[in-house]
Amino acid sequence: MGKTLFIDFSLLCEEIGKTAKRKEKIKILSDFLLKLDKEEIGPVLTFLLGKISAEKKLGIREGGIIRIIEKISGKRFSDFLAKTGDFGEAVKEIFYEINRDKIKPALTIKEVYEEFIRISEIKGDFSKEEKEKILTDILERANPLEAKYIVKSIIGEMRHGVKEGLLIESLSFILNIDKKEIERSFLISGDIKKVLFEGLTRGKDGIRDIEFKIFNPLFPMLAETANSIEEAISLHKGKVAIEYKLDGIRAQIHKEGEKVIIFSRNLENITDSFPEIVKEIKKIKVESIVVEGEIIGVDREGKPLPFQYLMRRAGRKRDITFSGIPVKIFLFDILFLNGKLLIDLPYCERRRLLEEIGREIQVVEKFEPERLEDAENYFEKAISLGHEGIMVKNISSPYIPGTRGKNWLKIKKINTLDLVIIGAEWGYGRRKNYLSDLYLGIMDDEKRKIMCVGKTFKGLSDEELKNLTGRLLSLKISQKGRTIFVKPEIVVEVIFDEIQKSPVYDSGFALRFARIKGIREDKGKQDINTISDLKNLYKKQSLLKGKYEEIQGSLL
DNA sequence: CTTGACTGCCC
DNA sequence: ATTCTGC
DNA sequence: GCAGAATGGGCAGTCAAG
Repeated sequence: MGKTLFIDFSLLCEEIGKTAKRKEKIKILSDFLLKLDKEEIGPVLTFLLGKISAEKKLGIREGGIIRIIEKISGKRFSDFLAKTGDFGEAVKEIFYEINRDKIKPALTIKEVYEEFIRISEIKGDFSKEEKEKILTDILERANPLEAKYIVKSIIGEMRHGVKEGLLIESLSFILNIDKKEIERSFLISGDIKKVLFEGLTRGKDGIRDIEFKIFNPLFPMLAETANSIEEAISLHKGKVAIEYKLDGIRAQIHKEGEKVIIFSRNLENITDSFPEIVKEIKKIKVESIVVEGEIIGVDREGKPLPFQYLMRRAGRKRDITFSGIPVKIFLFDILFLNGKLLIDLPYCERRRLLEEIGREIQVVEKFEPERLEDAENYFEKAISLGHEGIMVKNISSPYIPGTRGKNWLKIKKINTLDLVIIGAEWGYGRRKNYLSDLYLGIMDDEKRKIMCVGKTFKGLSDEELKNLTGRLLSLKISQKGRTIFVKPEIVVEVIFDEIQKSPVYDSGFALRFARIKGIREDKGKQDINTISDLKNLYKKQSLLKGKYEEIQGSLL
């Protein structure tokens, strides 16, 4: 079996994308899912969620696809991308222009999926050429609509409003069981394909049989941002525990016997990058355990290194331990112990268990404030020690995997600067008709020149961006591809978390998580902040953090 | 051997 | 990662 | 309030081309 055509999948996506109503999407999706053969469920979900690249590393994305499409068609891809504002839609239009609508759709889901697996397995010299050859062959057999969704599945830009949440609701509709039950299976297994497969092939029992298994990661619990410490504490009537928010890599660590696996926030296996942490975890003398913590870089004195430097260590395959960036882990939760899942226990009890097993390994400090003032002092202490901020946790909260909620609140130190817009890029998808991504400039007070400190698309509403587009176009000086450069006149107040050294921007710096707080109509470019302001802030920030330079010497 | 484009993955 | 938007 | 969409900086690795 396995005869579902790729064109039917493409038509499904088109139909789902047409409506914004969840109920309608669910109805359409459910009908389609019910018609699939067993072996098609996995591949269809992979395509539907646009997760091919995440699941099988293809090594082809936007760049390779543009090359292929241009070779097949002889057209300039950027022209069509500018017109449509959507990568897949651009491919579709190009395929119409070269009369690919004459092709009778015959590709099957199974076949396309198998070709993708082949692509993912090619490595080494000439691999790019070979990978692109296979994808070219598939696209040569595709009609415009098929090509659109083949490409969209690869780059993961589906834009049809279907993610895991909608799949869960669809399955709940099909099986007529509570959405919560399916959601739990998903969060505990971390595997949406498995949930849908079990549900569609075995029904309710299939869902209920899904249990947590060690070495299958579950989704990490997430925190919301609180506006103030006061708000965070009063929300839980003072019954909170505070921890430092360390700026590193979130790690979920599974151990059974001598076997240890470290998973990242996105459930990637990152064990090989951190051998010394594996060693640490092995010291815990229990049969089986799952703990969670933050891996940070530290200097000789144990001060936390800026995140940028930790990243020189993470993801590294060679010289892992000789890279000069020692790392440490600080645990903050325990999810599983000796065969028992602990996520339904309240925070305070999990914390107690963690401290018991954590005698030989570092656990992040916990502080229970009696008054607001204590909490505020603790926040200041966190910042002065070079941390990102604090986490305020409800002491009676269970661990709810994969969910962002108020049981965990994060508070970070933020900064603002007045900057000027010096350029902008046309948006994609829902923002295709206006300039969306803004280039931010700062005054170089020595050279009397404006330099770039990065880009942002966040903070303004779509409506405000729409209004801004006209103004920016009237200030246009030049253009390069999808980017325009403008006379520096519009001043914006920009919030950001941290200043980073930048290898790309001409100011030499970039703002981490920059977002616009508002347009300062009352200010002109003569009022914006200067590079000296920025350098002073950077210096202040660096004083609190660990020193990387010293260590670098011993490395090279 | 070096450089640059691209990809994948941290935040 | 953060922010905005439609349901 | 939730799920989804739009898009940031920057690191190492891989491969192709010079």
